[in-house]
Amino acid sequence: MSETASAVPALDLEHFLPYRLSVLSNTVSTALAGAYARRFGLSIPQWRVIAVLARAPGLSAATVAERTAMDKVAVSRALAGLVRSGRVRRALARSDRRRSVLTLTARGRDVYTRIVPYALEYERRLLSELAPSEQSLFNIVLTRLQRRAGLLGPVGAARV
Amino acid sequence: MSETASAVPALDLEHFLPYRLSVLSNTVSTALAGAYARRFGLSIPQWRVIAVLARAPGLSAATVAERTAMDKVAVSRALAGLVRSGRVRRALARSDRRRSVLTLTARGRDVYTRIVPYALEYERRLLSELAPSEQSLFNIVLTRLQRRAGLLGPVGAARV
DNA sequence: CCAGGTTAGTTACAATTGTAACTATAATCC
DNA sequence: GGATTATAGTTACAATTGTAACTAACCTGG
Repeated sequence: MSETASAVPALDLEHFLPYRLSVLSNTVSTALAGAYARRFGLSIPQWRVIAVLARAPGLSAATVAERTAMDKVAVSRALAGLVRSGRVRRALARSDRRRSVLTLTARGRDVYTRIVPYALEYERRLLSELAPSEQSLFNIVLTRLQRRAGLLGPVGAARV
Repeated sequence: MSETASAVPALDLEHFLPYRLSVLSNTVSTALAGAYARRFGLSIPQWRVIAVLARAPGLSAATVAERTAMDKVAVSRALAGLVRSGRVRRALARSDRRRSVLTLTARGRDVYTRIVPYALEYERRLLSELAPSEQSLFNIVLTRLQRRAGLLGPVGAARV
C-alpha cells in the first residue's frame, strides 16, 4: 500500500500486440530482405513490384502502389532501380501519356521465377509447426485485424 | 497451354505471410505513432523505452535494448530525447561507471500513466471483433511464429 | 600493475524512407 | 477552345534508421 498505487493498468511491452506484430514483422522482413539482396540484388520494395507485375503485367505505377501498399514515391524509386537493371520495361499508355505501362522483361520474369521458391519455402518453414487448422484460423484472423486496423485509423484522431 | 507455362508456383503478394505481417504491423504502428506524437511528443522508440522503464526501473541501456528489441544505437537516441525532455533520469552504476542506471522521473511516469489507457484501448478495439478463443489462439500462434522466425534466421544463410 | 582485449554507450556517416514541391499531361467547365 | 483544376509520376529536401568507428571504463593474464 505504499507503492505508486495509481489506478493505471499495467502494460507490459512483451504482451502488447502492436509491439509483438512489429517485432515479428521485423524479424521476418530482415531475414527475407537479406536473402533477396544477397541472391538477387533486390530490395523489398523492388521485390514487391516484381511480384505484382509478374501476376498482373501492364499496370500503371499508381496501381502498383495500391497493390503493394506502398506510396507512389516508393514505387517510383523501386521502378527506377528495376528499369535501370533491365528487369522492368516502362512504356507510356497510348490513351494517357502521363500513365506508364509496366511489364517485366525476360530478366525480370527470370528473377521472379527464381525468387518465388525461396519465398514460399521460407513461408512454409515459418508455418511448419502449426497445424493446418491453426494456419487457416491465423490467416482469417490476420485478414480481420487488417480490415479492423484500417477502419480504426489514427488513434484518437479528431473526427472532423 | 500457350502461356509461360513454367513449373514455378504462383506467389500472390496479398496471400504472402511476410507481406501481410508487414502491412498490418505498419498500419498499426502508424496509427499509434501518430497518437503518441500528437498527444505526448513521443516517438515509438521512446515509448518503448518508457514502457520498459515503467515496469523495470534501474535497467542499463543494454538491458533496455534487449527488452525493447531495439539496437543500442536506437536506445541511445531515444534516451537522449527522453533525458532532454526530463522524462528519464540517467545515473551511473556505482560498481561499473560505464553502465547507466535508468529510471523514469515523475514526468516520465506521468507520461506512462497517461499513454497506457490509449494504448490498451487501441489494442482492445483492434481485437474487439475476435472471439476470446480466437484471441488466445492468435496470441499463441504469434508467440510460436516469433520463436520460429528467430530460429530460421536469414534465409538461405550459409551454415558456417 | 600494465598490455591486450572486452564491454557500455556515443558520435559520425551512409542509406533508406517520408514529405513537399514540382513538371507534364489530361479533364472540366464556362 | 482557353483558363482552371486534377492526376501521374519525379525530383528535392528533411527526418529516420542502420552501420561503423570511436571513447571511456573495466577485466584478465603474465
